[in-house]
Amino acid sequence: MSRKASKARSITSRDVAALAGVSLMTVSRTLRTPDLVSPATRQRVEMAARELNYVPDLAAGSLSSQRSGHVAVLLPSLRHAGFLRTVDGLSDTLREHGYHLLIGDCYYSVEQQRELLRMLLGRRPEAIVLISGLDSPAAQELLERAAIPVIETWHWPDKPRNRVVGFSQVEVGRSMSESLIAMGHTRIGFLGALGAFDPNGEQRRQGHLAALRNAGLRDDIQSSVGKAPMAIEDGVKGAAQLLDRYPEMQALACASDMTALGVLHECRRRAISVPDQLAIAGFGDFDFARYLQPSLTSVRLPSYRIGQQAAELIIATINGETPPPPSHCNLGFELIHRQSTGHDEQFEAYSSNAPDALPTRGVLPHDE
Amino acid sequence: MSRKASKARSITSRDVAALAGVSLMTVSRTLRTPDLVSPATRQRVEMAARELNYVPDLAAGSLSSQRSGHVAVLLPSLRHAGFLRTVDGLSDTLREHGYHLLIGDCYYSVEQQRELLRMLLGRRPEAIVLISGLDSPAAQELLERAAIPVIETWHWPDKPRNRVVGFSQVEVGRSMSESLIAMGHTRIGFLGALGAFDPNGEQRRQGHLAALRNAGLRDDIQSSVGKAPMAIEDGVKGAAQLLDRYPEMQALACASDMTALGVLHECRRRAISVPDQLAIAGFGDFDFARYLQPSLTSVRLPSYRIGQQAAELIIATINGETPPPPSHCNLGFELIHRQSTGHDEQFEAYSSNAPDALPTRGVLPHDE
DNA sequence: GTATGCGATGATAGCGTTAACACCATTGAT
DNA sequence: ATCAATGGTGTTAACGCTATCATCGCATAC
Repeated sequence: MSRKASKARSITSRDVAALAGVSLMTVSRTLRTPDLVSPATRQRVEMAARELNYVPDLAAGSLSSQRSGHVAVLLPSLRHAGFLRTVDGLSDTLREHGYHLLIGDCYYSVEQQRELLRMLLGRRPEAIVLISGLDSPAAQELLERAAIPVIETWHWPDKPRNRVVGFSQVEVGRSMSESLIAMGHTRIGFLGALGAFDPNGEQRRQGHLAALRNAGLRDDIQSSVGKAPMAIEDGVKGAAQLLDRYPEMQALACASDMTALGVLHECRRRAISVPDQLAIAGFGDFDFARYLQPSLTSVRLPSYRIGQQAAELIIATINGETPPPPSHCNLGFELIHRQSTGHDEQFEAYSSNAPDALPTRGVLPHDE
Repeated sequence: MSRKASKARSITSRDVAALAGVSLMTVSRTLRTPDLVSPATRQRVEMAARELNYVPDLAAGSLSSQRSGHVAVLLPSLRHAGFLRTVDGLSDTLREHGYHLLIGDCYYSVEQQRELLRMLLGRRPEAIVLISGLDSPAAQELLERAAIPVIETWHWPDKPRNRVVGFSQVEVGRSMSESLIAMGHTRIGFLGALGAFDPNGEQRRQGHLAALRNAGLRDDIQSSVGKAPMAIEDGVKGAAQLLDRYPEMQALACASDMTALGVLHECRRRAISVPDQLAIAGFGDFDFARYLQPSLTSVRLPSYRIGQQAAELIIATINGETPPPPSHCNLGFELIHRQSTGHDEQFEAYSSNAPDALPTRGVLPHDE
């Protein structure tokens, strides 16, 4: 029953120094730059540290060294599977280089975004990654004053302020609809969060519209239900709306696989056969897409790679290896054709660096 | 083209103080305890702060005040939808009370868990939440020495070391299988990550086995494929194995909805009808579960509430309102019966505080 | 008019760490 | 023998903030 009820002050390097019989600095050196310490002393300090279960106070370290050792990421939602993978890519790569990731999830709210940004900057990150753009001018200004490297991802602005890693949202929208047109469909709809706050979805819609106009097809079949991130139920409602209003619709491009799943559901309820009566395409190639009945045509995104690439750029910048000119880093994407548009599984890769090159085609490798 | 190329030192409270013509302390007070500052001064300081885009250095603040203002959470995977919701619950509730959440994702790796814990403790969190247990004794010791409140979630140990928030994993496994037995099935299998590292899954399996034994049924139909977190493909492979080996199997309880989806897929491939030839149950009630074909029987968990509740306990503890005796906080769970076990959608709630009470039954509210 | 209290502000001393430099042996070169 | 170079260690002064106490008016009480 030995319970130390004392308000335990935590162990500091001073305690370790005392136990090892050395100075504070030697403790710090042993942990940070062991090579500068003689083997004998080093061992003594290490033992003392282990003995006391010493955990250095990182805040104090950051303050003193003026290097926080972390990178912040600001994103609209962790629920979004793609963003989550980007976070994984960031986290993994940064960890390898000794950096830690601070995650700021602003739940698709502009106000929270600004406040969260302040909080993140308060931790003095050495760089910041934006997933999907920064929306308030106030936030923009905060970021500029912070004077740290900024990498934008997922968002694909025409003229980038900072370095950008991702893929062209417009091109995704365009190529998917071109693909549907090539299948012979002429009355093609789009289901996304139209009015709502989702610049990426809007860009894909623009691509979609461009494809229809280029082919001289009508472009009025759209619906806006819900807001980003689109949930399954939004797909159900959107599908209901579109099917009521445009019974002639032959194909439908959706804002995400979630939405598409809702559409599939509604089609089943109405006994509308997919893909015979309606072809359906999603976006994001979620885990479940290929296992649905029918399996879902979608767009596979380089989500993890985006994070990895962003982290690599950051490390390079911090190490001063790269000049920081704003630039696009296009990682491309793949259309995955499946049963919901009447195909066996096969992909069509829109590569990164050759926007005008013909897409590569092939059968999907069975190990995803 | 005015570019400040200078290695910009960031704005400190000193700069704000100078601009506002007051002392450092007044700046600090204005931001932290505005009531103690006269309205005139306050306004002057606030204007100066805004003018300079001042963002206080939180590390310095923490160091000085000895209160970091954050809480850490250590979890096995952010990919797990339930854990993610718990994180949301934590984050939301803590934010309301002015705390921030540090997320540590250890990817189901014991080594990473220990290292990550060190790193988190290095930021001197005022409390720590464990999602799904702590696995190495070294980590246990670190935690004890840290002398901060610890809340365990999801994990449901028999004799808790700390406060625990969640639900009984054993009971989930037991009641699901009892439910399958009540439907008349006698040859019931279990598909989870058996050998692998997943104490929660193991507890559910124990509950499942208990149910079978109580009913005098055989309990040998199991398979272990993959490891936590179980992916869809693991479900496919596991189903293949079980169907080959136990063609007489009538019902199958799965480790997660992901796994169950894989099983559904394999059944479709083999033209095995669900639920007529095989009843299938998942775990977690993922978003897609009710929209599958057939819709998937599953277990709905209080994922968000777990986070919320844990955060509330933490706040209370920090404020010294509650004595910290180890205790269980059981939030219960619900069985959601759907087509994959031959039902229309309806639920069966296993409530929190009355383990022996009969479960509540009803029709699922259409708004989830 | 002195005492008392209070509201507003400032001065000072840390918080736990590391950067920078100082110091002291020891070594090797001359 | 003398000097410089070197490796190992300690000393000091920050880093940017806040806790604490001191100070200074000014109002109210007797």
